[in-house]
Amino acid sequence: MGDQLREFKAGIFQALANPTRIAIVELLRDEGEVSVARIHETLKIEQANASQHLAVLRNKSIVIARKDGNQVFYRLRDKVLGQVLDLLRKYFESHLTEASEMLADLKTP
Amino acid sequence: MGDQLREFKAGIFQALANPTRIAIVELLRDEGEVSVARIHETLKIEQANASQHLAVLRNKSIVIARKDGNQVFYRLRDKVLGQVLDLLRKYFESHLTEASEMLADLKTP
DNA sequence: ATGATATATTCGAATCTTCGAATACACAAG
DNA sequence: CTTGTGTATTCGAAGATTCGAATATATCAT
Repeated sequence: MGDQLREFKAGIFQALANPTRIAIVELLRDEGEVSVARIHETLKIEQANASQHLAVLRNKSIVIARKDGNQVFYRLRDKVLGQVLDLLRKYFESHLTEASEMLADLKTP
Repeated sequence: MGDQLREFKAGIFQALANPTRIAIVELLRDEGEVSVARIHETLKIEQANASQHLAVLRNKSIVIARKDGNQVFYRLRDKVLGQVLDLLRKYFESHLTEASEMLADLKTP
């Protein structure tokens, strides 16, 4: 049971382990319900790519789709995930110095 | 700046997107400071594998190492990450029905 | 110094992820 | 039914991750 819970958590983290998907989740957190068109225009990514990322989030039930005629609107299933992102922002800020070093290291390989 | 923050978050999620690493983080959350030996014995993984996973967590500064003679003791750098795991456990429980369906689907490919 | 113990690193194969390109599907308008 | 618009899926290449095996390093004990 602990194992299954860890698999579950790892799956959620995996789904969030991508900057574009984080941007999607943040957009949904901030705007509520958003169409795919708005998502890929706002984030400046290909439509197909947006759909792929949304599929990942959908498969983990992080996100819920609602069809309205032609378009599909997505929303977060649970605001807990928005809270997780907020926690991480605080974490980032409270270790800002080291965090920015980390980022600098990332950018100079 | 929003971009960098998202990269940072994605990096953290990436590091946590693995059941073994989650088990390590939970062990550190529960026991405080733990040697590598205790980690790989408790989790029943190879010593080298434990070191590899610890390296991933170290590179993201999720974990801090302290050398004491022969051995190395690890601890969580910030309890925020324990809190994130707790949030996800609640999330899991509050959607238990669907979550267990998800797991069942995972197991029957 | 030698050997033993604890931890870390490197390597390679298998597997998974990511993106754009192409294509498919669903619905609406005419 | 045809055309257009919005969304989803499939495919393949490039890159990343994962594991165990082998090896390296560091420290302790003799």
